[in-house]
Amino acid sequence: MNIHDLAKHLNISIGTVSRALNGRADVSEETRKRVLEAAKRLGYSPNQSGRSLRRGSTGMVGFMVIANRSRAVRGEAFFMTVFDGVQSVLAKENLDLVIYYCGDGQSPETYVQRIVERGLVDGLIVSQTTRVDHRIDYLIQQNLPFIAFGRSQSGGDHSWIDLDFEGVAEQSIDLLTRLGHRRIAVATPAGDVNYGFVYTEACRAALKRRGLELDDDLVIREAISEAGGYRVGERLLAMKQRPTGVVAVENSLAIGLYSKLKDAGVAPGRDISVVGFDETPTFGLFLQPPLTRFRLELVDLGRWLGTHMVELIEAKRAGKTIPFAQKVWPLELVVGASTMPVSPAADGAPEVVSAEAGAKRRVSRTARTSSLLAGSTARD
Amino acid sequence: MNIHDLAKHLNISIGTVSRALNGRADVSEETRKRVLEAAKRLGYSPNQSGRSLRRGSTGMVGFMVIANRSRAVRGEAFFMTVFDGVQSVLAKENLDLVIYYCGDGQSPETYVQRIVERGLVDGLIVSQTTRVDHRIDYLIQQNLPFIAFGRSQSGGDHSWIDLDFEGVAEQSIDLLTRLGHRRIAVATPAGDVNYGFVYTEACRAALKRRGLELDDDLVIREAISEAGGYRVGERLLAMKQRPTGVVAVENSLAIGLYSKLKDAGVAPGRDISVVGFDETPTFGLFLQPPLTRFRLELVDLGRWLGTHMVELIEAKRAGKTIPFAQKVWPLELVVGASTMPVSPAADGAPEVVSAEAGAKRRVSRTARTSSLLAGSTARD
DNA sequence: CGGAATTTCGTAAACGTTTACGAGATCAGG
DNA sequence: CCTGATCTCGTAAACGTTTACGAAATTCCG
Repeated sequence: MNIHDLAKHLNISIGTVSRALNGRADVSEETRKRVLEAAKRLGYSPNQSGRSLRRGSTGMVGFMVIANRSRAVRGEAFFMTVFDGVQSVLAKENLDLVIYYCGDGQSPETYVQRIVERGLVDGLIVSQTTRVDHRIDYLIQQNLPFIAFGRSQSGGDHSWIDLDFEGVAEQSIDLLTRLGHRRIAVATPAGDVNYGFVYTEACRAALKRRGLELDDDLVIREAISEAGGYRVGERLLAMKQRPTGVVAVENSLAIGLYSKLKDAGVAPGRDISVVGFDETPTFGLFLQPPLTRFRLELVDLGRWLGTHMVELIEAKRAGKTIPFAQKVWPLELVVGASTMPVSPAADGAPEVVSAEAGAKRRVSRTARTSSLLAGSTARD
Repeated sequence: MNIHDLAKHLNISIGTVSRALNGRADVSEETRKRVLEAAKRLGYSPNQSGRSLRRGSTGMVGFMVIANRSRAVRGEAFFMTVFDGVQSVLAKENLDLVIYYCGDGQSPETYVQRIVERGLVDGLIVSQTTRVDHRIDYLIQQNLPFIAFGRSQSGGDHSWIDLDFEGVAEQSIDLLTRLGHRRIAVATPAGDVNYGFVYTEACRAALKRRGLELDDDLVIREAISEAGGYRVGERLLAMKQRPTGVVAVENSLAIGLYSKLKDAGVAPGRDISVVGFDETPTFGLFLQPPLTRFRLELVDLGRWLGTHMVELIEAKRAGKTIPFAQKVWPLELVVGASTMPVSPAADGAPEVVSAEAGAKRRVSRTARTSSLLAGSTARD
């Protein structure tokens, strides 16, 4: 079933069929109706290969996620929620979102290269950026509309969006130091994941602003998983001089950490203060005591990606040049009961402290709310 | 940069270039080397639109996931792990895996229709099947190689793979009834997700085999999320005649359930026995007491999908017809401490029972191990 | 050395679209 | 009725490949 069949069936030329389907002006209203009706009835829609060959564009936007860094980087519904936001915007522009999944065996660089060279997409979103990320250099050079989800030290000017790790660090350290904590550990992903370093350095700077140092042995790098969080707990508890507070930059780290602490009879909040992440909405629910954590609106973030991607693609189509966008995405601090005033005997000896103090719920935001997008969309 | 440019640059014809790149025999070893070298140096790879237009096949396999059922049905780590397996097999056959994400606003039926009509893929995997699933009828009719991930009542003969919910039900009920439980609740997804019904009916049958009935009010259908699991707990505890055991067919359900139970001061295992799922490897780690649960090898499952998809595609290419495959995937029971002998006063009054009894670790399997695939691949 | 067999390559058609161009039909206005 | 404008449509080229076909060059073998 192709355009010739349809044309023959209607006794008109393929040119007219094409024009009718593509909504061009020079076709009578009557024939257009006939064509549309017949197309629907016979289940015809234009072959994508033929169309994009002729048009020179595919109408597809790629979103690349990486396997070995994926279960790593964030768990569960994180990306799917972002997809939702991207999709909702692209659909309005007749663009399709396709997800390219770079498997364990494949190199992200050659994977992105294949996608581009073979002309699979009109635009690409690359996630899970590393500090040096050759994908970015390559994409700049190729002049393909793209957005990096995550910052990187690579490449020149380009569009990116990233979470406000500096804001998170500042607020975390602010909260803990106000509660009297001075020896604070930082749990961060192992491997060359850019935000791990961003976050660590931001914590260091926040501490320095308060006259404190971040000892190197307090930077704990572990695989991003519940198991990794568990090991963070082990390393924490094994320290001669145990920290009184710890900040963890990812969901599963905090969960695994909780697990180890409880196994060891160390109560989060009472014995050691924990600040965590809650990038997917329903996750922190079950942790007891409730985790002090940062949450964010991932659907809106996805919408931002989609909106800017459309801008980039349309600009290129029109031959215009528009400024790249760089966006730092705000997170919201939700104070739970896992952060408490430091115990007087701050050497880590378990000592009971009022379990209620400091648990009054507070909320603040790491950055000004995005002006581009509508208000938050609470999920589930 | 297209094949003409490359040919001109090498002073040979485009036919030769194409043959060289596609590994055909009728090209001298020397020119092949020259072509490959030049292609790599100039960053040329064949345009996919042109290639698939001519070939009539795209070399892509689609994997469709659905938004509103996705966060619902299973988390992201679930699918990503499956992708890994599929990908690893497809890559060997020079096939690409692309993930189509059907967003919240889109209908899965029209989405799959578009994918097929526009000729985007050589084969398609559809997941999250419903009881009546028009996608399946449509795909059968279209004669496109496809596999359903999940059973359905729709459609005639076709290939599918599904988890062994019957085995899970049988083993769960067996375990609980051996421990003396007679009043057992079933927590299952709300909505028309096929496996919810399969599982419920399998539980009902397993109970019947032991002379027990499954009361309708003991079938608790809730959204598949931690919040849903929490509501399961609420409904459970609100019952006049509280069940002594509960089986939950999904990860997050068990997690939310635990949360509610603990909030209410009801100890899993001691006060109520819980059997859960652990479809993603690292999840159950942190639950205390350790959850009695079913686990499975998702990468291997993905490999099975990939392998069979390759068979289907190659058969179609060769014009042959091969039998469809139907596969029930085994799960492994891991007995934790959340299942205990029923308390003598089985009316739900919290009563202390030996916390160690019944906690000896056992492992068994719901079905014979797949003969097709190699042994398990433990994942962090 | 001559013919056949083999190796290597160029030519051109085909895949299914979109669109520039131009032609016929219709219409308005004088 | 004539001219020009407008509306509607058909024709054909082009997008970048792959591949059937045949031709030229080389090798083989008696």
